[in-house]
Amino acid sequence: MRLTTKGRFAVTAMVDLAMRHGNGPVTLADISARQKISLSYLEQLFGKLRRRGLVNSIRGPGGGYRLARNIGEVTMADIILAVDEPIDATQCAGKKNCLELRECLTHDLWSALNERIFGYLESVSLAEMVENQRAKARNILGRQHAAVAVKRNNTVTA
Amino acid sequence: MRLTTKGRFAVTAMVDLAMRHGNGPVTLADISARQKISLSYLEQLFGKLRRRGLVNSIRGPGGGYRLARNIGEVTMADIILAVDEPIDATQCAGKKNCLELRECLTHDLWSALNERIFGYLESVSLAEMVENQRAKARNILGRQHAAVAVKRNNTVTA
DNA sequence: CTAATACCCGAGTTTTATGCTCGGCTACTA
DNA sequence: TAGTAGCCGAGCATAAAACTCGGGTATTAG
Repeated sequence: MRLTTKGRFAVTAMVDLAMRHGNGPVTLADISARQKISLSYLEQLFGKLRRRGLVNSIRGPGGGYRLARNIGEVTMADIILAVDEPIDATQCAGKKNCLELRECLTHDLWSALNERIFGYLESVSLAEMVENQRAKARNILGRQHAAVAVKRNNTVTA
Repeated sequence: MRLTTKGRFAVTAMVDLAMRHGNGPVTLADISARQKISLSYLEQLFGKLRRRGLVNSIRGPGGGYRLARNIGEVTMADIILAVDEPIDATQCAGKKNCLELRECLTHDLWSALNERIFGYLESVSLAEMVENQRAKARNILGRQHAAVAVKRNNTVTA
């Protein structure tokens, strides 16, 4: 499990897509504008997401991307694995050139950690991300109704 | 929480040190030889570990490094935080320039993941690493007594 | 049928930072 | 007083990550 900004971007884009699920195809240009991610970079990412069967593409005018599965059936792990090649963090992964037994001094630790990370990312679906996001939006909207004073507080603490 | 080979090296070196705890100071040259980590690189790492109070240094001939605390009181998180600067994986960490509310589309996910990772690394102490290592060594030694056939199996699967 | 849209793709380029070296210094002990 | 071993900052090199570019190709609207 590798954790890079590539994976983060992919997740962000997929959540954006998921929030518009059911309203016809979404263009990368739109996602690019909303999430401030370079269009060509998005194209790269979505190429992989498509090849992994996470999204469908519709070409031509009025085209764009659509989720290939139900939002409850796509996990964060799916997305990250799709864009950030396999690679596991143990470095001596199954290779015999761990020096004698020594290299594996820490092997168990990293593979256990790996499992933890993967397990967590696998436990979160797009549906939850969308719901979480909607809840947040409601919250902020509520606060705006309640008091204008909030505007002064720019710092994001959540 | 950042996870790089720097952190891995630091952990490896600290486990090496912990396994010799109580036999006087250990030189970096020794650790370098055993763990195949460049001496100067180790010096850098141990500089940080010392400043964070994880090890004590003794200069001059017969000198070296010693654990500053009990092996049960040093966690993997301590070590990694010592060498891999603070930085948390959320990228928009407390900064207000998350675009509107959008940037935080994924903020919660990463900070939750961060906590998971940290929590795990904090739950593993040097003592456990040493014990795990000793157990493994016993295991392999046992197998060697039992059958020579093991020698043919170079692949490390554990 | 033509033009515009939007996906498709591989080959670059830029940037970053990790991992590591080098050189010289300081404290200590034998 | 010499040799050991830690101390430190500056600098380098390689690699990978992030991103760009310039071409395509399918599709649809007019």
